[in-house]
Amino acid sequence: MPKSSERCQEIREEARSKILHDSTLYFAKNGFAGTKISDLAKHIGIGQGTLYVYFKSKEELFNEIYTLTNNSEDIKNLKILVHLPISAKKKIYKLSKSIMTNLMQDETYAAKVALNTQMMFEKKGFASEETTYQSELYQVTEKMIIQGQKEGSVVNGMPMKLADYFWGVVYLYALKKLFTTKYELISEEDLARILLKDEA
Amino acid sequence: MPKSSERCQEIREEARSKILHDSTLYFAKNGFAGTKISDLAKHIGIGQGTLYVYFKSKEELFNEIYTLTNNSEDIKNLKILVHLPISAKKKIYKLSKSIMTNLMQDETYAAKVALNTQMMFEKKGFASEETTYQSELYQVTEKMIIQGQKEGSVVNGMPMKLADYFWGVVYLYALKKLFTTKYELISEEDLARILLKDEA
Amino acid sequence: MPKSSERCQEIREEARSKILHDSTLYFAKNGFAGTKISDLAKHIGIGQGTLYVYFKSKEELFNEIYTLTNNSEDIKNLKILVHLPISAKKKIYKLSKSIMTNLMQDETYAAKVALNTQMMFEKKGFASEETTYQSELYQVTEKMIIQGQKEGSVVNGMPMKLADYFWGVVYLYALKKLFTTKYELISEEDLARILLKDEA
Amino acid sequence: MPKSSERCQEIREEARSKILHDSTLYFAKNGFAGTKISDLAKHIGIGQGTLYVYFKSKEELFNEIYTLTNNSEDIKNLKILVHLPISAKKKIYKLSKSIMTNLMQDETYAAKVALNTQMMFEKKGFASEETTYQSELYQVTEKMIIQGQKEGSVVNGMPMKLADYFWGVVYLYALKKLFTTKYELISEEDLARILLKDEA
DNA sequence: CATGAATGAGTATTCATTCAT
DNA sequence: TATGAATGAATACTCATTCAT
Repeated sequence: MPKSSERCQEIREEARSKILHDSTLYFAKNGFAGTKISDLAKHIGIGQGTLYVYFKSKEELFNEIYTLTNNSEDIKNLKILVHLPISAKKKIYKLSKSIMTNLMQDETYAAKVALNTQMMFEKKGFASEETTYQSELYQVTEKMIIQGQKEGSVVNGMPMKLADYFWGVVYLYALKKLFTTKYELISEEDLARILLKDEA
Repeated sequence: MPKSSERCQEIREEARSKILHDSTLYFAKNGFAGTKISDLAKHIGIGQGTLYVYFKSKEELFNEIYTLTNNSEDIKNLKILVHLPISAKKKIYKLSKSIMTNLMQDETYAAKVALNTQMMFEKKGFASEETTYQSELYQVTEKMIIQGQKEGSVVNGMPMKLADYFWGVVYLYALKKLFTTKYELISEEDLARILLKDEA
Repeated sequence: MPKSSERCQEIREEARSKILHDSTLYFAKNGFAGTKISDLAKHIGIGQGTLYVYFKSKEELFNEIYTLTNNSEDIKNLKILVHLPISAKKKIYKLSKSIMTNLMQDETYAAKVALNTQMMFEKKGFASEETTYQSELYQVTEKMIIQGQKEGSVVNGMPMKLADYFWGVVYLYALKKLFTTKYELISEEDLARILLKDEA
Repeated sequence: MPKSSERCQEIREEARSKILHDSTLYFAKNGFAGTKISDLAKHIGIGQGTLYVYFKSKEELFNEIYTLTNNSEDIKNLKILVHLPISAKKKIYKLSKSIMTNLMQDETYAAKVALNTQMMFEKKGFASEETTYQSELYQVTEKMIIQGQKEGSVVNGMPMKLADYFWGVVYLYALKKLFTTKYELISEEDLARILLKDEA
């Protein structure tokens, strides 16, 4: 009697994913307070009520989006990257290439970066403990930097501060991707050069 | 009556200033949509109604704040700076010093920088006309960069793109000033070095 | 097709009955406004949509339930009771016994009593016409009381007021049956004694 | 600068009281689920928003009403009554008189009785512990009954069951007061006679 | 027929703004 | 002028009903 049960579950999962995906961009562009459920639903192309079938509240939807930005493939790939038996310089080039490629091709990636960074600025302590995106991404980057400084390819300075700066710039260009069309993004080489010494 | 009339005006002006000053910080931290009049009034330490004695609406208050960030002393000083008969390198050092000093000492300055940059990202076209902070500041900075490139002290690249990047980093640390306490800001030298070639 | 047609009708009737039966209890406990279709369906053990296969709307379902409480066997039996050639005292004992037995054994009976009485309190005039449960039951009871007063077995007082009081008490214990487990119901003798004079 | 501070508090208290008072009747007549905030506000004669100045939610308002029905003067008076050095018969007459007088004159009193009794029937355990209205009122009444049975003026039976029945009848007439106009209430003598033996 | 996902009209709640004091 | 209580338009959320499968 049920509607085919498996297919049902499938449909639900698809709808849920679509909502999460489309909301990410919308929240990143408009902020939490600036996002009206009615507009969001229209933007996604569903009824207002449908949102509440899948999420208890605007806040739950937002939190889930935030959580997702941390569990994404990107992070996992980065974790793998840091453990590869290659030079820090190569790692940083790969990292920069990966970031800029994603940023160029995928607005949602930009949205995730923007949301994540903004979250680190929020008071309400979503990311209050050091167990979040910040630590994850920043620590992985810090390790690359430390390796690079040993290898002599990375500029001097406190590794964490450099990582912080590096990701700050990524945030900057994520915002540009989201909000402007005027300026082209910087090249992956320019991004990498933030950490790497100029080649003599 | 006539005697106290001036004093009255004075008091009005003071109250108005206080509201503008305190609101700047609050808007920068919470955004326009995220700012409730009730919270804002509490934060300033006045009644909700009082806000409406001085400003017609939330939007008017916000616009006024935005306008003020453009007419501030800082900008004027920068305009003067660009016309001084000194090397671009010195100008850039002075600019960086001025920015970082303000950023360190004055949260409201950070708030102004943040608001201004955010405004450039907004759709609503507050800054759509090229007569705004962006153009002003960016053009002044662009001129310095062009001068510096001629003098050989500034790195290569499109001047406007460099200016854009320079102010992007300033924005980044303005946000850090507003939202975190953890990381120290970068030094004025580090900021200047974004534009300047490393000294051999 | 023609062969299964009957069976089909039969199944339909069964399903319909189950919905009516289970809903009666649910409405009685939660009221019309307090009953959500989603909860009701879950309680019955069917899908929400299924309800609408059998009933046009929540209101139609409710009305049907209300109507059914009037056409039930109980009423018919009571109408027969009043015309039996026995003493009012015996009739009242039989009535009381019938009521209390039903009340004890059948929660749905309690639900019917509760719903009916509540309906008399509603403004919306379901029971506005005097062609309803109230009049039916009350008039039958009134007749018994009048007969009993003639026979000297029933206490003095306005017959309709006594009937009203009698059924009020039944309503009271219907509620207890529906909502509590603590107190035992009164005995059928106690119920009968509301109308009957104490035996000297 | 504040509006006169005391007067302000006063106004708030008055408004709050008015809302509580007027809502009691409305909730008693329509039930919690059947009460719309928009209608309730209209009925009270205030804006919808005003309700939320004084109460966080519909539920909080309802709970407060319920709490108030327990702390009312009536209960306190009854507690005093039970300790007076008079016969149980007199106490029961006084009790009945007090109840019926209130019921006749004050619809809000009827509303309180109705709400309280209904609450005892609710699942959600507002009154789950025996520390509520039920216990309070019922225990006081039980004591009178026990005293009366010793004195020989009160009918036989489990005292708590009798108290339960007595208040059930009060509930019944509270409902009549709230919802009908047809039948006059029973007299205070009739109410007292529920507990008292017929005088020989 | 039976289902439960989707929907929007309806309801609860918030918040910028007004206004009497 | 300064206030905060009052307000309703705007916004979040719910729920009876529909409909594709």
